[in-house]
Amino acid sequence: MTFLSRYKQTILYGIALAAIIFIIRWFEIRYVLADDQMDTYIGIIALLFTGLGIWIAAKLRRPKVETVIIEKEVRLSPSTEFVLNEAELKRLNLSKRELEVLQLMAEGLSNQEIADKLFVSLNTIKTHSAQLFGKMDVRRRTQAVETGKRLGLIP
Amino acid sequence: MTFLSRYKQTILYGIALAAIIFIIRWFEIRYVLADDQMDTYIGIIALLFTGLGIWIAAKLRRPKVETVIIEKEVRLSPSTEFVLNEAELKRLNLSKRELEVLQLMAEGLSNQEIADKLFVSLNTIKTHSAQLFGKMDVRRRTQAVETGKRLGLIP
DNA sequence: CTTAAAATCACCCGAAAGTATGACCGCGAT
DNA sequence: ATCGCGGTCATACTTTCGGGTGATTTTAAG
Repeated sequence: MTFLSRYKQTILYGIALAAIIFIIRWFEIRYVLADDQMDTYIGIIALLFTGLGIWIAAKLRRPKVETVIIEKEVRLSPSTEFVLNEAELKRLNLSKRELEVLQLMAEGLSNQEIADKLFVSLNTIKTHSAQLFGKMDVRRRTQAVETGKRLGLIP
Repeated sequence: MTFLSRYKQTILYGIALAAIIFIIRWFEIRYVLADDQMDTYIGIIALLFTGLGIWIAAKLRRPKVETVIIEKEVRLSPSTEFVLNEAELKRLNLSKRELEVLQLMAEGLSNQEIADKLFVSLNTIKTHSAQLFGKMDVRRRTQAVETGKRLGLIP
């Protein structure tokens, strides 16, 4: 079993070669005596072996690998430190608590998780977020986060 | 100029074929009269065309392209353009559509708005986002956005 | 041609988010 | 003192999200 599978390809090649040689011989016997058929014979041989070459190449060649190297710039973690945009904060008139809620929202926390983290009730967070959305003129937390980042309210 | 570069390969093949035919003719003239040289002649032809086949196969096969991403650490200025982290994208195995949905999520759009923007149904967006959350191992869109930004998948 | 992955859409259900409204407390400014 | 505001909480209701499942079609790869 192991032998067969290991040398399967080699055996196949062997058989194929034997077959081709047989075919050549057969053609030779039939046509070699008539000299005017020579060109046809040569043509067939040529075609046959061109095909064999293609087949061998396709089977044997390890796939050509073209390596494309892309140099990518990667941010260093502490490269840009965040500076809060106090002007915007003042303009929007956000309270401390509201900003706090916004920051936690930006970290991907749910209202319940924010409530737990700040030791207040879920409804309180809902109230805060509603206030927040009103002041920022958005209607979804994802929008609030986007706007907050754009305005420099959160990192 | 355009013509030459466009058909370079074809022209090369043509020249090569012509050369081979010439060589065959040459051999033919020299050896065809002596019948006992026949086998040698056939052998040479066979070899020649096997080589041609291999050459054609090697030329014709389209190379497999392997992309290697080299991460280069670079300290960048505050106003930096976004570079997608393809390594992470590949690691997470996100599809084009999934990444697209993630980007729109990050802009604060609702599923319905994303659906409208991409001209597909709400359900499709839900499916995409569910796939997305699974691959990113998160359970909320805000988390997905946060993680996406952290990993450099979105600006 | 066949298989696998991606993309599309649907339906259901429960959870989370968001809206609206009202209430209570504490604290500083008028 | 009282008025306004920030912070807290609640109830009730609507909308959006997210999970689960299944199906069809399109596209890519072998």
